[in-house]
Amino acid sequence: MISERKLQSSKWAGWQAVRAQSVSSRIIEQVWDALFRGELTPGDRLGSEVELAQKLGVSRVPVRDAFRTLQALGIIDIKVGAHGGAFIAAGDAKRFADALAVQLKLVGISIEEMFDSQIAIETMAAELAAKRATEDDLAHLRELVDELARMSSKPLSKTAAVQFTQVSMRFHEALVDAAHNRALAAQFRALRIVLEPIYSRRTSDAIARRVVASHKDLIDSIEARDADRARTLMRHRLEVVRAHQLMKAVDSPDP
Amino acid sequence: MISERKLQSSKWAGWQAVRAQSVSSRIIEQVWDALFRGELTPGDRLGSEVELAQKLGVSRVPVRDAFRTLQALGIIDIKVGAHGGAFIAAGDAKRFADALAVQLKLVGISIEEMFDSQIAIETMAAELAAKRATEDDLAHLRELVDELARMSSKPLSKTAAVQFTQVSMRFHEALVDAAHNRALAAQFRALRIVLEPIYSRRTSDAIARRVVASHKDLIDSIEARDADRARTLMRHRLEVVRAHQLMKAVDSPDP
DNA sequence: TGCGTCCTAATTGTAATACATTTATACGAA
DNA sequence: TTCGTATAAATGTATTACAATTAGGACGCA
Repeated sequence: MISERKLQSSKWAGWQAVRAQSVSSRIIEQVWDALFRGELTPGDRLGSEVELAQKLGVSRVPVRDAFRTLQALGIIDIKVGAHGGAFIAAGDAKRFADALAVQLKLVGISIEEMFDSQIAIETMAAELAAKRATEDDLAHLRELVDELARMSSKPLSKTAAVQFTQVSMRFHEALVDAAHNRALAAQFRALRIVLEPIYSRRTSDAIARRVVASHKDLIDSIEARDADRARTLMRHRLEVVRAHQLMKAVDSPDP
Repeated sequence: MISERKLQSSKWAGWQAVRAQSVSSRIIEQVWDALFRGELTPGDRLGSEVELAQKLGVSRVPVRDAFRTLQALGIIDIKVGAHGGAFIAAGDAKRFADALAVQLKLVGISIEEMFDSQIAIETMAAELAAKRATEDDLAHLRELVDELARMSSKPLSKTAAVQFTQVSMRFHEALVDAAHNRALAAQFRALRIVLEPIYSRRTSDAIARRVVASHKDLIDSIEARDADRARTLMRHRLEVVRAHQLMKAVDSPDP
């Protein structure tokens, strides 16, 4: 998206003097670079369209164009009304999850690629969870597994089978959160958005029991702070899911 | 980004009649929905700003706003000149990488989180490379390692030390590409955008030799199709880098 | 006929102005 | 004090105009 970056060592001085290329792309580039140089942090005000236009000696149009682009990239929020204008946005995982969804739709990445990527993320998450999970994290995980165990103790009705899948997904989320790594969590959520429609909605009784057993083992290993075992268990679990999904097994279990 | 989606079962009929909210956001929503309903595929022409404006009974401005947003999202390409206008774009993994990088930057993720995430991605990439690397992939990797070996055979000058770091980064890129997984590749590039400014620019002689040895081992394991060993080697390598960087060792080696 | 050049029309990029709409803040009235 | 209202700042949209870019056809030349 943005390529050449000249030094311009000054902090806020490099903002006027927009030269070649298109004006709007220059503005975008400058904001982008300033963000990654750490000169801009969430909440900072860039100014209004008119302010920036005057400062750069251009009309509202290219500034507006740049604002729309930066807004779409999730870099700025735009507020209407008095004391409005462009502000550096706070991070929002959903934004790049959307971006991922778009690209996957356009490129047509294979399911297999997605699964392998998911395995990479979640096995590391399991390992880190074993190292860093707090008592609260563990309690939350146990709670979810108990709920799954209760559900699987009797034959699953149609609605219960759907609910089981959802709770199981919540378990995976909780586990990733227990790893206390927001980069992993962000990537996990992005992958999930794309993979979710692929996973089957309902879980069969037999698989449900396997899932519960597997999750219980996982919690045990985390509780024992056995990172290697946690990673291995998660890996095996996901390989099974992967195999099921890739042969289009309709009764596939837990995402 | 886009929320409510009403049915409007017709294919191209729902395009006029833009009502409440902001006009531009309605346009964005319609294109977004059409894309995910499969009514738009890469290469399709949306029309020019004027065409759409007339069709929707609005001015060029909101249509232009929508185009900028859709362009930033990677959904459309805009061509200038005769027979130009907006076209549904082909996918581009770099866009997702940019989006992820932005969010990681905005959320303010710690270096440690980034490293662990990188380890997750690259260890899986090494493993997959051992399974799926082609002869071309291996040749490319060998080429890069040979270059590194040549450079490290004599003491590194200041500029050579910088160059060594760059070539080493190219090696990591080549390895991820050899895994033939675009989802992993996109995530790798995203992390790299954020991590690159952190890594030291120059590599010391002692470390350079260690890096070359490590990379050679890695290639050997890939050539032997030993996925476990490839993963383990990559893991150890990155753990070393991680430790170096976290104690702010200025002579840190290869990203 | 074949090929290269120029021209033309379509289209985005930018400018300038105007007005409607939204919103934070200050001021004023009860 | 509290509530409402006026005001000003800012985006959203409309209109018109022109510069810059570009694809494709027309034209001319061999």
